[in-house]
This record gives sequence, structure tokens and C-alpha cells, in this order.
Amino acid sequence: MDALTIGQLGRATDTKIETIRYYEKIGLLPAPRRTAGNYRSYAAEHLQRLGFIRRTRDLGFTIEQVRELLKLAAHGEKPCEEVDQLVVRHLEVTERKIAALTRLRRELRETLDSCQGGRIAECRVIQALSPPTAARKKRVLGSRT
Amino acid sequence: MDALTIGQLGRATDTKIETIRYYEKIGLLPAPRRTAGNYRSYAAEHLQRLGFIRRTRDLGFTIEQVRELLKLAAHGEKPCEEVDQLVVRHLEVTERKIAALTRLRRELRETLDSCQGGRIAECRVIQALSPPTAARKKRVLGSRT
DNA sequence: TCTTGACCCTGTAGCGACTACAGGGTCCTA
DNA sequence: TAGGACCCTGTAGTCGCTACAGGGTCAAGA
Ligand SMILES: [Zn+2]
Ligand SMILES: [Zn+2]
Ligand SMILES: [Zn+2]
Ligand SMILES: [Zn+2]
Repeated sequence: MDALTIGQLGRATDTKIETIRYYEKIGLLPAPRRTAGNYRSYAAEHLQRLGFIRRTRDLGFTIEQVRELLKLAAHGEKPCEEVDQLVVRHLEVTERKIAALTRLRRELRETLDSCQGGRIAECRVIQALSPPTAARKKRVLGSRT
Repeated sequence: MDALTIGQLGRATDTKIETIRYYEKIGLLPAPRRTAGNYRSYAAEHLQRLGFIRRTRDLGFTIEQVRELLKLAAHGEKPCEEVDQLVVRHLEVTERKIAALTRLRRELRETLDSCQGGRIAECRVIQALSPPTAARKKRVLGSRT
């Protein structure tokens, strides 16, 4: 008997109950049948599907990408190119995020290095956080492209 | 004369007009005086302050942190410890994000490496995206902690 | 039998940080 | 006087949940 309540399914997949109901509402997880008392009753397919959803979400795919992956997984006879493409694109996005955050980290470290203690008025950290404005003003008053 | 329209201020700080109005609504940027035709008219302080806001936002600080930094910057006589602490904490958050994304990248690469082309039904990528469910079922049916 | 408490239901509103309209008004130039 | 670029307010949408409020259901214990 593989009938799970929503709470059991949540514990099984490390998912909050509200999240499961949310996935149902947006059509990501199919609505299960109901008991006499109107409780949701999940079967093995739901467990499998929600597991897939959680895993891919944890890997950072968007809901729309998860939807795509689920659709592809259901068409086992097609070549796996599309699947791999999706993963490749997400890998690229992830790499760009890492690069951006790494630049950020460097800037924050440099900012901190500039502080030698003292009063805020003289602190180079605050100065480093203020962008140079002189050059900008000129640009503005000039063209309006 | 340093009176800027909202459009000029936006170009000067690379900020969308809607965002400037949003910052005003949430009390991050003070409301400027108005012209006879009810247009916002910004002065040099606004340019300076919005510049600071954008720079700190670009560095990934939250709006609440920006608020804090602005408050601190206005109290130049205090020691700069609090400022530096804020930056340190944000640096730590940034480092944790980088670590998490790096783990993600490794998982995505490993997943992709497993694919050798073929049909989706046999593709290891899809399998790698499906979590093992057998162990989980047992846990669930057991305790309900 | 009654009550407690754990669980479940629906529906709505909130988060952060914007962004995108809709439906107007103003200003400058030709 | 007309056009177009600019500005105004207000509201709703984005993403992916999360947190209630105000109920109903169910099983075990006194
Ligand atoms: Zn098919
Ligand atoms: Zn300092
Ligand atoms: Zn002070
Ligand atoms: Zn493949």
C-alpha cells in the first residue's frame, strides 16, 4: 500500500506541505485522489515525481526548466540531446554566477583591506562604497542617448 | 545649477526611473522638491546618495544593509567598527554562496559527463536527476518525528 | 462518550527588489 | 497647434515559496 498523506510525502522528500500544495496549484505535481475526508492521498508516482522535482530544484533549475525536464523524461524514445542542452545551459548560468560573485568577493576584500580603524569620517570603506560622481555628471548633462 | 530631472538622475546612476521612485517610496532616497509642473527636481545630495545606494546594491548588500550603511556614513564621528563588521558579514555570506554554487557546478559537470548520447530512456543525465527513493520510503512509514 | 491534539483543508497575503503597465499630465520645439 | 519626449500616480506582476487565519478530520486516551 503506497498511499501517503501530504505530511508523509513531505517528510519523504524533505518538502514543506505548503510547497507541495503550491506545486499542485501551478500544475507541476498532479493532483492526487482524495480520501473520504478530503485528504490528499499520494501514490508511488507522486513520490517519484516530487523527488525528481526537488532534486532538480536543489540543482538550481527554475520551475520552468523542471517542467521541461519532466516533459522530456516522459518521452524516453527521443534522443537525449535536448536534455543535455538544458543542463549545459544551466551549467553556463551557474558559471557566470560564480564569476560574478568571485569579482564581488575581491572587491569586498579590497574594500576591507583599506580600513585602518578610526572614525567613520576617515574610513576608506565608506569612501570605497561611494562611487566617483564627477565624471558622471558630465556624461549626463551631455547627450541623452 | 545642479537640478536634475528623474531621467537625468537615472542616466547618471544607471538606474531605472521606476527604481528611483521605488527607493523614494520605501524611504531610502529622500523625496526631492517639485517643480511647478510637479516634476521631481533632484539636487547634488540626491545624486551622491543614489550613487552610494547603487554601488552598495551592486556589491550585493540588501536594502536593509544599505539603510544601515547610510545611517553610519551620516555619523562620521563614530568609530568605523560597525561599518567594517557589516562588510565582513556580507563577505562571509558571499563566500558561502560561492561555495554552494561551486558544489552545484561540480554536480552538474558530473551529471553531464555521464551522458554518452542515445535515447532519453537510457540517458544517465535523467537518472542522475532522479533521487534514490527506496531508502526514503522506509524512513517515512516508520517514525513521524 | 467526550476531549485533546496532531494532522489536514482552502484561501489569501507577504517576502525582496524591483519591473511593467495603464491612463493620464507637462514641456519644448517646429 | 501639434507632436513627441518626458513626467506623474497607482496598481499589479515577477519568482518560489512561506505564513497565517479560520476552519474540518481522525485516532487515542480518560
Ligand atoms: Zn514521445
Ligand atoms: Zn574603517
Ligand atoms: Zn552622530
Ligand atoms: Zn544523455
